[in-house]
Amino acid sequence: MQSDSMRRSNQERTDATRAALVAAARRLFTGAGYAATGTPEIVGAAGVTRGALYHHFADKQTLFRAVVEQEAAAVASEIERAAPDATDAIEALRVGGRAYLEAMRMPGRTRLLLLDGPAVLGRALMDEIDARHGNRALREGLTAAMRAGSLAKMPVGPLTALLGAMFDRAALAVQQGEALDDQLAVMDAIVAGLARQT
Amino acid sequence: MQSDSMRRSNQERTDATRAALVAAARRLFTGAGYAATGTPEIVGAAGVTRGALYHHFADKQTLFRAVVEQEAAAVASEIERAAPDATDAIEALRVGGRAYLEAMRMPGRTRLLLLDGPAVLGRALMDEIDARHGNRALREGLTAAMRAGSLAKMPVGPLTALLGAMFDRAALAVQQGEALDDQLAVMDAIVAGLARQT
DNA sequence: GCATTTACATACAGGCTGCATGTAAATTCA
DNA sequence: TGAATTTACATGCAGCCTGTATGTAAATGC
Repeated sequence: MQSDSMRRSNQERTDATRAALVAAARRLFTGAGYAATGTPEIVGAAGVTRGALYHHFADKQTLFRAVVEQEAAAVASEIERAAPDATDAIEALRVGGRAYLEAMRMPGRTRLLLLDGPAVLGRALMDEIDARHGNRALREGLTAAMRAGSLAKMPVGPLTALLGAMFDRAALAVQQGEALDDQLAVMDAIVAGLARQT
Repeated sequence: MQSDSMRRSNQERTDATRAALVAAARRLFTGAGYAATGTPEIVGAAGVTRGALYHHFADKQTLFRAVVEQEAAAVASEIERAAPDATDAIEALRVGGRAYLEAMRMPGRTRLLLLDGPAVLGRALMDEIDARHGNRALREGLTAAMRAGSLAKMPVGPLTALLGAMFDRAALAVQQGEALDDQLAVMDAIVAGLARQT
């Protein structure tokens, strides 16, 4: 009878509970920050108990990691949607950079990914996450530009990290009320400087 | 009698207790991080009680702020000691940058100033602290270079923030085992690129 | 159809933060 | 110079939070 409405496989239950927890945690972490958000509040918002949380996640930090991972993937997807991979390499960097700053305007994202993330998970883990999502496009763009000869040759790893750090800082500045275009103008000047010394 | 050894003015007592607390907190915060360090541990290392801590500081966060302030001032002083203000502007930037990276090798400083600081105190407060200590020399150097015509003209505020972010990220990379000179090489290329487009 | 595993709910222990209260020493003031 | 007041702490308490241990019902494997 109600086997359709009541009966749920373990896989479905797990997926639903985990999704509810991550969604609630995302809302609270982006709103108040990691330290100010307690697990009782999270499970309350998700409509489950703390038992469910600690069954699916090792600890609060692991749940946070899942949220960061999801949000980093979302940012990367927004960038790729806006990036026309057809244009020339330098232009692609500019377009991708703007798309990144736009994506980071989503409330709380800078706090989650740029402040709490590194402090809670550490730089090494954030680097690994970034390499899979955020900075991946940047790295590929830089490699392509260098191969095309439109960018001076230098170690790609450090360059990606340093340019990525500038974009992060620009996103934080925009968050604090600075004009997005002012940040982009300086960024463009720096990239142009690198392009000039082929 | 023992009025010399026992008798202490309130000013002296306050100074001694505050200094002991800040010193102990600095050691523990740089070693284990802000979240993993409890106030009982801090006061134990300082040889006082929690009552003394909460008499002199509003809360744990305010004590942390005092530590950050002290450490930022120490970094700035190390840079100024190494910076020969006589040389030309671009060269001063290079020398100052290297001095910054060297100063940030002190164990735990990157964690305190670049990870925990922004997360605990927020970017706005860290910006204000940086403006008084760390980034002040950088800003002045950039302004001088632009006035001397050896650097393309652009808004100094954003440029300082973005270049400062790159230096911070380089310091973190060095902390993670990357070669200091590799980071400096990329930084130099970027500064050189800016210098070229006068 | 039974044994085992999974997905939770509930209860508990330990630790930590901030505050309230108490006390002795230092400072102020008459 | 002696009393009143303020300062510099020490101690104890209340509330909250995290992680874990234990119990239970549903799902899965055999």
